[in-house]
Amino acid sequence: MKKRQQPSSIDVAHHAGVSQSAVSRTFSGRSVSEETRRKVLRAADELGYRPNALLRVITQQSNLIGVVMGEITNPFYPEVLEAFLVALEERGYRVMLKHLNGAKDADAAIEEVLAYKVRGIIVTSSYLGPEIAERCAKSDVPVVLFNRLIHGVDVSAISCDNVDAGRMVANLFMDCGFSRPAFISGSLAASSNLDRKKGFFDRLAERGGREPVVFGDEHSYEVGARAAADLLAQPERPDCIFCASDVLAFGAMDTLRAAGCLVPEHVSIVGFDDIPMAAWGAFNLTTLRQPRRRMVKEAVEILLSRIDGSSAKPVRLVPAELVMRGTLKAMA
Amino acid sequence: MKKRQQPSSIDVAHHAGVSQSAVSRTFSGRSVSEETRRKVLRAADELGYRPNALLRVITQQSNLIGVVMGEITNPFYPEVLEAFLVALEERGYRVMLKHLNGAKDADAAIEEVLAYKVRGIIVTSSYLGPEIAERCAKSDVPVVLFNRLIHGVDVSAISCDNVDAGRMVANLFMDCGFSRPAFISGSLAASSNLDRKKGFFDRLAERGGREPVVFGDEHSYEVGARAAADLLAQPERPDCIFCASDVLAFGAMDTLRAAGCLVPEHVSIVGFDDIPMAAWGAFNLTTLRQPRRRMVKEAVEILLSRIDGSSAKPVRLVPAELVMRGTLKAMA
DNA sequence: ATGAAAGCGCTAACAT
DNA sequence: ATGTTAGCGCTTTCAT
Repeated sequence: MKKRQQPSSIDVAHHAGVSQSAVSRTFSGRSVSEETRRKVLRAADELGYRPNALLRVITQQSNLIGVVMGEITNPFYPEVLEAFLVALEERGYRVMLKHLNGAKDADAAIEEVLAYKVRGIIVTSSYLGPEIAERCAKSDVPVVLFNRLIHGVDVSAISCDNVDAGRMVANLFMDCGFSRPAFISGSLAASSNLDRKKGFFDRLAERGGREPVVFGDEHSYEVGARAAADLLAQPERPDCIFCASDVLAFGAMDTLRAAGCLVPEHVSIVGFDDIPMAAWGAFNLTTLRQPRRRMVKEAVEILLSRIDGSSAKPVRLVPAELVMRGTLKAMA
Repeated sequence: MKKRQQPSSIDVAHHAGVSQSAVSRTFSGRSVSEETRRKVLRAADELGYRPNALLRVITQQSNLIGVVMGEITNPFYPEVLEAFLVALEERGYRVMLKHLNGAKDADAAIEEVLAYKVRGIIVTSSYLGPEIAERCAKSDVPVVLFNRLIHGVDVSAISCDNVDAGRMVANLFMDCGFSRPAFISGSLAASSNLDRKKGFFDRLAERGGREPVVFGDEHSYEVGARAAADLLAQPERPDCIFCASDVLAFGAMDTLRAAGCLVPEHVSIVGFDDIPMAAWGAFNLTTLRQPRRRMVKEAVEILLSRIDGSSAKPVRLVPAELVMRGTLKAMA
């Protein structure tokens, strides 16, 4: 005799000799006599009963949040994911995590998550096309874009002020008196990279700097390494490199150093993100910190306020912070 | 006039002028005339209807898998998490991700996940007490432990063969003729670290080596750095260090190098995990690879076979693989 | 405080 | 092929 099936509240009711509603009330913490509660809990324990949390989706509202995330293995994102999990769980939400492979299945992923009647969605993929954003905007469930701006579409978003950050780096390089800038980029399909590039290039131009050479296409160590190799092959070596992410910078630094090109003596490097590794002795990277705790906090706030009925769809920009470390040659 | 509420299949049925079952059939892909299907899809589109995937938990079985994960920010785990997501989603499951803060709330986390009627659970926290494992064993929903062995409890588990890996390192050190071994450990509350230590110590003893000094208590860069500092303060410096994880090794290496102690000239280092960063130029770390794709694959296989009714609760050990890189001084 | 009964959105079994 | 009906496990009236 095997008792596979999970017991229902009715089973518990019978076992305890009370009504099914008594069981329900006991577990939803409403008025029951101590007597009844005892009987119910005892029966539940004996039967191994556990109320089905998913069914709240029928009578009440779901407490699921969909988190759609690409680039999980870019060290910036585990930090972000953890922060989201903590913040969301703290407030009684549970997360359904959906992995994204580049932009291709983003559309399907959103649909998928919506099918589970999530209460809200957070999308952290940088590679989101406007069609998908459009779908998010149309959806009746609130969506917040993390680190992805889509202009002209009515979606909430939170992002670091990438344009301004790019400008900060340009100013820094000009102030240091550098004259041969380079930019190692992430994918220009992502607004974040485009914006960093834009701020960097524009400010450089404004201040009479030269237009940087640019390499790279994705946030990875390997791409950074290859870009640096390409840079070394140029007729004229750069004296300063702005990398659109810390991982890119690590790859570049390792390649440069292996080639005998000293950082920061021969070339200065500035990264982006300030992932924990940037502070490590092996890199000691000057970088622009994305205030991720704060960004996550605000993303969650926006999402929850939308869930609570607010119809505002704010787009919030938080400033990056320059973190000075050892990869920038002191000014002359 | 706002139309907040999400439409139900009944709404669609009315709108399309068909029965509710026609709607259900259309979306569950069963026999409907082309005519009906068209009408239904059209109505659904107009109303923005989407079948509620959660309700399958009532009539059928849930397709949710709970993934309970600690240490998300230890770079080993994002890789693992991604692999789990891909493998599980590929097979039609969705994942509910629960974050764990050390061991303290592991119990509650499992309970929580169980409340969502997940079909199975994967636990990747190394810090699992036997009581919780006991609860997993008792639960009617299959649980697979990843990288955590609990002896004497009837739970499925998959882990790298840590004892053997420890032995491999001991052999390596002895073969190289080293005589002053050290061990930088992760938390000894985790079976993985205990086992690595055991294999290392035992084999060293068997081959007449000296008992290693040991420092450390958690897989983080900072702990590795501190342990190395402690090691340097010892009257006699070690000539070889086995670090229970790559991040520990990175911290140790940076500290040693900063103190002028050359790796591998003065001291050889072996890490554990083979996370991508271990291959980076800055570290080029000799390490023991945990074959994570394979481990994930097997974990998923075990879980799914249990879901499919198998009552076997296998404990599988997969061998670690030595990856030789530059932090081991060539043998004399 | 408790039980009976209705209903949530869907699938499945039963009719036609 | 389609509509009708009966549940699934719960929460919520509504009585008592």
